[in-house]
Amino acid sequence: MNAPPDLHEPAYVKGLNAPQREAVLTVDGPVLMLAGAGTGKTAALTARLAHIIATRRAWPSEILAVTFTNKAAREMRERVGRIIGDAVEGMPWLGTFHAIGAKMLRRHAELAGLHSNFTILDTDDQLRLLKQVIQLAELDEKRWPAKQLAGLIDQWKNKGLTPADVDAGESERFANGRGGELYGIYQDRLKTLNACDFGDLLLHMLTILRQHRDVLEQYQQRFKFILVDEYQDTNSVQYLWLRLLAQRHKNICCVGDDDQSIYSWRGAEVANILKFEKDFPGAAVIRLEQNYRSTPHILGAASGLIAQNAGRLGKTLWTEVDAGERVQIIGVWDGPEEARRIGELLESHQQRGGSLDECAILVRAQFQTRELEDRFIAIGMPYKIIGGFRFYERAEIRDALAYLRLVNQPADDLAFERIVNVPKRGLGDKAVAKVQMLARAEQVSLVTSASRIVDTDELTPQARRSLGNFIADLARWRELVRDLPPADLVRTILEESGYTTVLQAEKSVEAAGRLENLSELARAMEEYDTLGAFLEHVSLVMDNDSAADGEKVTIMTIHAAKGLEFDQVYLAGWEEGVFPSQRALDEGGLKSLEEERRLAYVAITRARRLCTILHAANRRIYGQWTSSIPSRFIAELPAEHIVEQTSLSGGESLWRANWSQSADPFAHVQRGTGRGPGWQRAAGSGTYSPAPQRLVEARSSAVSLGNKGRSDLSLGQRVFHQKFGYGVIAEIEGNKLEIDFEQSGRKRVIDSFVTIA
DNA sequence: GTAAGCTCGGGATGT
DNA sequence: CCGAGCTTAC
Repeated sequence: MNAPPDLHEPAYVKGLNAPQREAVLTVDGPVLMLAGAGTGKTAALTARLAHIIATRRAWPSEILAVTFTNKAAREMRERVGRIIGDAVEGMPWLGTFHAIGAKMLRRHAELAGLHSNFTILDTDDQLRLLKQVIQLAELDEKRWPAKQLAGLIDQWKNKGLTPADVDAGESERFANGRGGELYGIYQDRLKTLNACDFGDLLLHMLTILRQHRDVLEQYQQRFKFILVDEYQDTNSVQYLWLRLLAQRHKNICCVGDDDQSIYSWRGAEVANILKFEKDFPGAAVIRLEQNYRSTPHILGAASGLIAQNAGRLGKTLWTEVDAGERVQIIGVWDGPEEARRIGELLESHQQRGGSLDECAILVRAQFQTRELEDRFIAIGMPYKIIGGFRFYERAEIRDALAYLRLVNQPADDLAFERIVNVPKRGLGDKAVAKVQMLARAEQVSLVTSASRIVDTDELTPQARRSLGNFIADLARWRELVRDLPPADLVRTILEESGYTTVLQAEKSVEAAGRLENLSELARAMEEYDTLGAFLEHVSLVMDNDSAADGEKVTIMTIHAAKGLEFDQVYLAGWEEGVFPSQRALDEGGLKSLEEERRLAYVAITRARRLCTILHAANRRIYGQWTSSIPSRFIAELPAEHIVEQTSLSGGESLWRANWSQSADPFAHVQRGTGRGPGWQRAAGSGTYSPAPQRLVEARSSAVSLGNKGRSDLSLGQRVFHQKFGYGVIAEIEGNKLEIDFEQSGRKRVIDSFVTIA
């Protein structure tokens, strides 16, 4: 299909091939764009957006464009901006599913029982909350771990199930059938906390769209065009969402590649892409198959491999390039040798003047990075590992964010719990338990409860003073929110709370790194005008592009490499049990194996010029030496596209040899002890200075005024208090009592702490 | 409240 | 085998 050259064709279709043009110009009605790896999908996609806008089919604000990752969203915004200019600023509905979900939900929060300033919980908060739920249900946390429940709730939410939709069978999956009940309790707790987890951003919105016709119609009307990237990764809620929203105009364009569906374990349904034509009758299906990335041998190897999968929509990648190396297969003796070989190959690449930035080592599982790291440290090969600990997961960042959240939203109990005693201010378990007890008794937030309790004698004098200071600090910071830019606010808070002081006093490498991370956080906040905007960003955006100083080879998992490309790609550990993984082989059957194969396909197609696959005959797994056979995926690569090599010390004949595994044959191999760049930070220049003494006296807080007291208490009545024993009520002021205790004299306490004697 | 000792598990990850 | 997370002992 060679489109006749149109002299008046707009600039944005110049340089596109025929199918790409078709994908750009077919704007009315549903479109499924099947875009193979490296086929110029993003170019087609952005041109399509430009076309819709240029032909006045819709205003930028009438287009819904969703991606999965923030990175993809950012990229799209940038590239669309390059074509349509500032109009991209008027695209409020370009973003990730979750960002768009959050945006909609803030507008309709009350329909989900929330306020529009709700907090988005991170996984850590979610787990702590679930732990509480499990405890309150009097279940054994050991037997029923919060993590497992979190996983289940996540699955349910991905499927679009609210607690009411969880049937007995599903419920059976946790705590002998109490799964659904606990899910319900968790949702109630979230509501009282005015909080949401990630799944809720989509599920609440789906529920609202289903139950409120007016809201649904409003969005159906607005979104004249819908565009979805990486459609093969959508889960059920996302699918249901899109189907509802697209019902009116039916201008939905989904872009994806069924062969690159590698996230079923996280709820993605390949079926969504496979049944697109059924869901949207009359859909145009456009295939992008011309590859602009890899050599024919790399494409041939990848295509031959993926052809082994059944139930594909089917695409054949081709390229105009005709030169290139075959895919290299290297068999080695063991893991350490594999690392050594890769190191040597990288060194010779460098010697030929190549850059390490063009190289990547892709592994199936994170544990494989260990050996590579050890070796690279030993030979001084610069590397970076992608994944693992992320910025936002670090304790100090989460602490800082908890302070900000609490200032932003006083009802954020999880944030309160996190930092009430961080840095240590003598508010231990007993003090916090009192605050929690009161909060529960009076149905108020922990901050409110805390400010009430400091007006009484419930706590020990120093806990009382300390808590009073903390509450006063919070109130003061809250005053600053309006006047201070968020970056300055966080600096102030970290300083005044004593957080930085404590870290400075601790003269360790870790502490120096933490301080650095915190100033990085403050720096990142410079871009935001309001605290709310920053928190919204941070709860949705989890990535942290650390500055790239100097050339480095990249080590990462195949999953992390999806969407990326490198000149040279090294694929380590292609052995049965590693890749395909043992779990995939044991469970999940053919479906699992096919997903592993797709993963292998993704891995190979990351390479532009050179792809090298390695396998070892022996590998130490969990401290145990095990011999292994080459991955079946190697055998599935067409012979004409590969070349097999034998290493000096090992070789293909060796993996058949049945060696004694009793001794560690490589015990002498030197192994590095380093931990990677993150741990190699220069020692910080922390100077010692004691934490400033807070001298502000606890004062009555405004929050505690106007509380209704209990109606069952009256002057002169005899009551009992856990700590002070028996006494007689001498005065009543709202919910606060003055009591003359028999043992401890006159004290001020809150009524919910006493019982009638 | 911290440090040593013990148990358990060990796929991939983004929002 | 190694690390995380929790318990027990100071």
